Amino acid sequence: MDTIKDKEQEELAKKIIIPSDDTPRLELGLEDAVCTMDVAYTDDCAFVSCDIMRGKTGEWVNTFVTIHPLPTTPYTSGYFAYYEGPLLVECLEQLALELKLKPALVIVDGHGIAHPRRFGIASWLGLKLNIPTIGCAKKPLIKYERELGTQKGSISPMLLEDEVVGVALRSNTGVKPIFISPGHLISIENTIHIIKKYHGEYRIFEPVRRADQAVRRASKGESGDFELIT
DNA sequence: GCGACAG
DNA sequence: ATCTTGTCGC
Repeated sequence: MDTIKDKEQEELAKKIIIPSDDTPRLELGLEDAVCTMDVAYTDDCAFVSCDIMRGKTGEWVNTFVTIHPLPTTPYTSGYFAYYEGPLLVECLEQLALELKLKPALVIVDGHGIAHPRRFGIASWLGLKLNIPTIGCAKKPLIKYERELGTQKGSISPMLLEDEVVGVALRSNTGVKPIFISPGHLISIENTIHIIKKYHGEYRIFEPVRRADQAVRRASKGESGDFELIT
């Protein structure tokens, strides 16, 4: 527990904007980049990946990987953004500078508002950069309705004070669910729609799998379907 | 008190 | 997150 950071998260959470489900969905054109990010760590540095796909079609464009110093703040559950958030920002700033990349939407490996203080790393990043973000995690941080349908596509709400802040999604028949929630500037409905649309055939959201494999291989000095930015 | 705890 | 081989199943 960290009362100082708790207060900060609670204050910043007030600035988060989550449109209601009946508002129009995010319009993603052919030129709009949907970025999915992940990080891998070695003993002396961090590798950050930014997988890019065309918003309209979901077609994979490229996956970039940048290298950074290790975080100075230790990882603590509930305060993940303080640890990994700055790395995501550094990577995006570098790609903006060198590739003129401007994400229309960023999806991160972690939570959005489905967080004890409604301020997971996706919300932190969205507020910091003022862009729509979504959190896509493998484990829940708050309670959710356990009676989840066993079929692919089934969802059950993640609640916080009787309010739906995200959903547990059975991303494939017979597998454990994944947990998705909006981070900033996107509705719950739109979040579910986008994740389902681009999900793929495995438990883990396909773009996250690509981003994960890219940083994993890059951190081992291996090559793959990614471009290392130095 | 004990265990669990995004990545 | 990371340290790590083979093995069971679709």
